[in-house]
This record gives sequence, C-alpha cells and structure tokens, in this order.
Amino acid sequence: MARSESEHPTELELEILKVLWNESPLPVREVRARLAAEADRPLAHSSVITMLNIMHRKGFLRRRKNGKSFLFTPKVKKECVAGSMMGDLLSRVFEGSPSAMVLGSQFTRNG
Amino acid sequence: MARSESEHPTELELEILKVLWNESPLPVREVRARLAAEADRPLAHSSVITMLNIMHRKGFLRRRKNGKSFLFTPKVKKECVAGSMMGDLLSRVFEGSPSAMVLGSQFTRNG
DNA sequence: GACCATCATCTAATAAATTAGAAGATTATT
DNA sequence: AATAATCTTCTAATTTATTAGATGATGGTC
Repeated sequence: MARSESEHPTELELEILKVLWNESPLPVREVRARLAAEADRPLAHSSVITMLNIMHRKGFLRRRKNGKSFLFTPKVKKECVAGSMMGDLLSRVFEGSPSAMVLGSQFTRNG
Repeated sequence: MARSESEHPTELELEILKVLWNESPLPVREVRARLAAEADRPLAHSSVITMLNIMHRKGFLRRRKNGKSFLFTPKVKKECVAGSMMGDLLSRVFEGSPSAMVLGSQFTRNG
C-alpha cells in the first residue's frame, strides 16, 4: 500500500496547531486571540475560521459544536507531525538515506 | 547581529539542488533532463532557466558563463541546507527547544 | 415575537511559487 | 553577411496559500 497522502501542515497551519497543542479545545475566538498574541499573526475572525475549516477537512483537527460555536482540537500529535515532516524533509534532501546526513555532518555551519 | 535572512529553498528549488548536488556544474539543458528523469518533473526549458535564475539571485547557486550558455553549481552544501531546514522546522514546531521533541519521542507512530 | 450580539458559510481578493510562451541575443555554419 | 540552432530575458498565466468582507444562521434578551 502506498504512502498515505499525509500532506504536511503549511506554515500558518503549523502556527495554529501550535496554539492548539498548547491548549485545547478552543473556540475560534480564542485561537484568533492567541495567534495574534503568541504568533504575531493578527488575522480577521473569518480568516481564522477559514483556516480551521481547511485544517478540519484535511484531517488535522477535530471539530465539535458547543452551543452555537465550534470547539477545535488537534487530531495529530506534535511529535508525529514533527517526525513526519522531518522524515519528509530528509527524504527530499537525501533521497531516503538519513544516515547520509549524519555522516556528512556539518549542520549549521556554512562551508 | 541578527540571523541572516537565510530563506530555505522551496520544493522545486530543492529538487534542483538535489540534481546539482549529485553532479555539477551542469548547463540548463542537463538540469532539465535530470529533473524530468530523476524527479519526474518535465518542465519547459524556460521554466528551468527561470528557476535557476531565481536560485542564483537568492544565492543558492553559482553561475558562470561557458560559451554561450551558463553552468550552474550549488553554493550551499547539502548538509547545511538540511541542517538549517531541520533547525527551522524544529523551532517552528517546538518553539526553540529541540530537546522537547526527542523527549516526547514518538516519531513516526500515530497515536 | 422582535432585536441584538455572536458565529459560520460563501465568495473572492491578494501574494507567493510554479510554469511556460514569445521575442531578443549569441555563436556556429555556409 | 545571412541562416539556422541554441540560449537567455521578459512577461505573464496558473496554481496554491493566505486573508478577509458581505451575507446568512443561531441563540439569547426584552
């Protein structure tokens, strides 16, 4: 069976996940407030909803109704996302041989 | 002194870097052929040039004239790019504490 | 039930990345 | 020098991600 579509979160999606990993479930209003405060990302309310819905459709979030609004919870674990993104990064750069990187080892320094 | 702009290569840029890390210098024509063959990315000649020029402007590649055409060489090392992207990824997910990831450790497995 | 505040959906504008066509420049060939 | 072949530059179309306005729905309040 082929690798599931998986599709890693984009930049903003990661920002949102970070907020929710830190505390959840949260309503849109709260996510918005924290994006502005913690991630310096002052978005309109509708923008945040749009993103949350996209992420829900993609399967990154769980969404349940609470009164007239929705509450959002991450469906993916921080470590899993990090690990998966990392693995993808490594395979993209090293064509599936992570060891090559460690062996080459010269990480942050510029040659 | 602040962190230099750095800006990681995008998806296609990485694909191109991979080709050139594997062998360089190469002329546009060759890069194009390998992108099609190795990366299943059949681009028009002009598209490849556009990308190579962008990457040159961004400082990812060195460009020198050979006859009437250009030869391209990576200016950044594979390991440096990987390390830098990795560091960025970790800081984006773990807010600057890479150890949190290792400690949390549950990498590729889905909870 | 009418009114007000809050929230969601739909739709679309903007921005960045990717893709390529058309036209100009350069070099070799005759 | 004219012709053809090969490259490049310029410009713009397309796609994906981000952003948000206008409109409609929902629930509480008097």
